[in-house]
Amino acid sequence: MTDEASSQKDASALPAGSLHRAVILLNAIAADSRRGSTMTKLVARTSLPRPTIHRVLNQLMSIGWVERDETNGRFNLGFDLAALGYSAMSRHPIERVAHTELSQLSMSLYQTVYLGVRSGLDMVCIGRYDSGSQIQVGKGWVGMRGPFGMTPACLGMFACMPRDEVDGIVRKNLSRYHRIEGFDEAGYRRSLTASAEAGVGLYDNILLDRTTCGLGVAILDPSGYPIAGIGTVYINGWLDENQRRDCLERMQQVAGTIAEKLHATSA
Amino acid sequence: MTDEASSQKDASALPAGSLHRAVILLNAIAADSRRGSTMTKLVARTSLPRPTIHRVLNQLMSIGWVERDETNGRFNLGFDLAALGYSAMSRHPIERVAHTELSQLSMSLYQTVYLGVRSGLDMVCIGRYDSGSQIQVGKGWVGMRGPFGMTPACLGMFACMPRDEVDGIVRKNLSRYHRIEGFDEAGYRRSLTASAEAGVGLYDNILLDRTTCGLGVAILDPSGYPIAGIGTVYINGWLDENQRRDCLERMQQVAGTIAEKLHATSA
DNA sequence: CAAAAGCTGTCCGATTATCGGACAAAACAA
DNA sequence: TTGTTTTGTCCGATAATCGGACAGCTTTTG
Repeated sequence: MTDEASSQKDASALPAGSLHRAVILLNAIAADSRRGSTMTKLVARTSLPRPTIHRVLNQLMSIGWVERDETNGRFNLGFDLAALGYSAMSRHPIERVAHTELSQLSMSLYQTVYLGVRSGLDMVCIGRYDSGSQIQVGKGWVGMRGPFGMTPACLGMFACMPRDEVDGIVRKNLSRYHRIEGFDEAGYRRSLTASAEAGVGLYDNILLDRTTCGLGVAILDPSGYPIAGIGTVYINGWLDENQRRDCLERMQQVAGTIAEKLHATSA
Repeated sequence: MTDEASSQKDASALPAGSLHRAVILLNAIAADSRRGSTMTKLVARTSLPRPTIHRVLNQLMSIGWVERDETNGRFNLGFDLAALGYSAMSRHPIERVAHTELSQLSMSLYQTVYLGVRSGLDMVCIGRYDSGSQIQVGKGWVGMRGPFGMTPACLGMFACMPRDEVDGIVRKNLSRYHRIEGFDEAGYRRSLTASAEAGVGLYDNILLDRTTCGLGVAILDPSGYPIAGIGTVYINGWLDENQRRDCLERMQQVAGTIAEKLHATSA
């Protein structure tokens, strides 16, 4: 009851009007942005009545915020929503500011680097930077949306957030975590604790299939609250303890540089 | 009456519910994305009753789609809308696909190059590529939104659109054009005609203050309909007739390359 | 300083768009 | 063909929206 203090920014804050339904649907569609969503899937994911979904989707299509793939009838986020997003990005130019640094970081680490932000209970990947290496670990893409907390970048942000808030997010998302193949809750909580102590994200013991590890750090606003996360994934055993420490140090340095740039831009 | 045939994608297609108001407001705010909008300005721009605006803005703020600048009380597009935009962009990766080509084009032309798309009756700048040159002509920025038809890129797209559709857009936007300082309607229509004949955008005789000219070409989808426009601006007299033709040729070549890449990506 | 003007926040009854159960059509499978 | 699943539509009850009117607050003006 006290944990609702953290600004919630859910669609649940809205009265049950058309805008409310629209937001829920758009987020649900975004969670499937590469395949597109069938209507039945949206019913399952949102638990809204199907006629309502039908009606609202038609409205959203009429303004170009949602498009329908003619070939398979699936729904996707529309072009006009992307256009609106460009305008919104001009106020929140994290990716643009971070682009150069993260590209260089990726090159120098020989690892794929991700940039992610939090949106409510979701995480959204807003940048992916591939190293020159032939091997690319990880399967994220720009625009990918999923439950917040399941990537190294999220752990990096968690490590810089108040413990209460972390617990609140984890509790609300736990059922979504469990839908992920091979999720190991005990191991996840161990990683959370270890990350909180270290102040950086140590992604490990999370999926039962232990082939990859990850590291994450947060980009902080002037008040010390994380506004974005930088993450990277590597195959188990590729980095020894020293290399891992070195990698984290470099990531934190880059995060600091980006934070400074961001602050300078907005000021 | 027959010209409404072209898919309208306006908010006017919606019933007057909260979603309808929200779309109108978001577009209005986007039109001022660098300064932020005061509430009075939104009243003037949307001609919605102020209490309605107040209510809907509060709703939009509660989901993070709109933010309020604490220092001056102005409204801006919010972070979560940008996050949603990233997901939508993953389905419409024009900018990502075009980035390399347009950067190179800008370098080789020694001119600033813009990439824009149409969203309803608006144009949205989704890319700006500065040359190495010290002189940067033009004042557009990524995310800028304005009436469609007032930039070289728009003229390039107009030149590849059916005459009826062009006329419809121009007619509906004419009052917005006239609000622009120094707009010369007769000169504008001459440019429109010249562009239609040439098949490329020839931006000239548009503003009474004749210090700059512009060139534009369209990026076409497989059916030949423009999905984006490439534009550039230069100071009067910098290019002679031959240089201008050469510039246009290069731009069209780049547009073709981008179109192919886009087609390959979506297929 | 007082008054006026402008901007912003809130209330609440009438209106009206939404809501969603129920039915129908279409696509697909067996 | 028949059974099953997915999608499209109708329409009365309901509930959210709508927006005029009022009030607090800040800035400008005489």
